[in-house]
Amino acid sequence: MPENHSTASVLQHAEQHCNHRGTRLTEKRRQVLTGLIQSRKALSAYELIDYCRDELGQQLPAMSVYRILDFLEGEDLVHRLHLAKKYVACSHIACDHAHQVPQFLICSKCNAVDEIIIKRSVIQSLKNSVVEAGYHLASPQFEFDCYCNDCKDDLES
Amino acid sequence: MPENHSTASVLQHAEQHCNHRGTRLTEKRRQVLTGLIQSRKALSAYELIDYCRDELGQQLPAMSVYRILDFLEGEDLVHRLHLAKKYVACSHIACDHAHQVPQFLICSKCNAVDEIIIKRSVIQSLKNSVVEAGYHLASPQFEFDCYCNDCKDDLES
DNA sequence: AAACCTATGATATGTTATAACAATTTGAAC
DNA sequence: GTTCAAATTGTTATAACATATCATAGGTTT
Repeated sequence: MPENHSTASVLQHAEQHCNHRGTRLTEKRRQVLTGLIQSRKALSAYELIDYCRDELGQQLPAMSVYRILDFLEGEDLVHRLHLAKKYVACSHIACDHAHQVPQFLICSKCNAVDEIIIKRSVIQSLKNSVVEAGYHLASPQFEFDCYCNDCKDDLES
Repeated sequence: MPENHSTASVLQHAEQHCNHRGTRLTEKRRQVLTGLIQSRKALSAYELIDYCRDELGQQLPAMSVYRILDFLEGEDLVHRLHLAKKYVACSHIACDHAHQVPQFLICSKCNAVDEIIIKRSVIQSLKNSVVEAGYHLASPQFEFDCYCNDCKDDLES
């Protein structure tokens, strides 16, 4: 993780963010966000349900978690990783202004997720190529199908 | 589509390709591939089942289609688009030698899929960034979450 | 309190994908 | 051509991920 803020501090920022936008960070929403922050990794919706139940004592139906994840994603507090089918807390909720956009590396063997920063110029060239094709990037945040170091080794055996 | 070969010609190349590799392009596999080629777009596995039934008179159980798609992907005759959860026929089965690797743009609203070529140098910089992070790209073929021109307009309303 | 909006619950179902085992087809060896 | 083994396909069940729909609860506003 590039930066390391306490859960409490991140939640406080999240709360302020919602107030600013006229939305509400309800108890359940806070719990779901807390689960993602505390677990310190990407979780599937159902893993998150388990985490909230086991670690936070918060029992939530799947439907609610999906709705809450939608909400949190809309507030840019959570990112949905389509390739991994998982969700992660945005790693810079508690930062005051934007940095370079993180990109996600997802191991297609074991589904490990890592976040890296790619040079702005590289991202810009990529964007240009897409725009030339008449499309527009939905998000400046990409997901790359990778092998992590562990799984790469397994491939050779 | 960058190039336009007849279905028959593509199938013939696919057959040769399999013979070369000591694998077999069976009737069902040929039908599934035909479905993807003729539909001229990316289809989900279940859409492909419908297409084969309705257009080719070939009824196939889901399990078989998934297996056949795995096979065809292994032969590089078909690409699996993880983001769109769809499958497309490789657009250069009938070409004699490799070109630049195509990248896929997937509209996250309507799931339209387009194929573009991105400059090799850009891809190379991207690869370098990933390797620096200790990962390795599983495929030089990326999928970008985009809005196509039609859906981009809808967003403004 | 009534009307209202937002959030959540409950239930059902849809969609994508894989597991496990059985049946069949194919090709090769004899 | 019979036999055998491997490859292919069928069948059934189930897992994992996700959304639709309608009901209910809980505050706000009037």
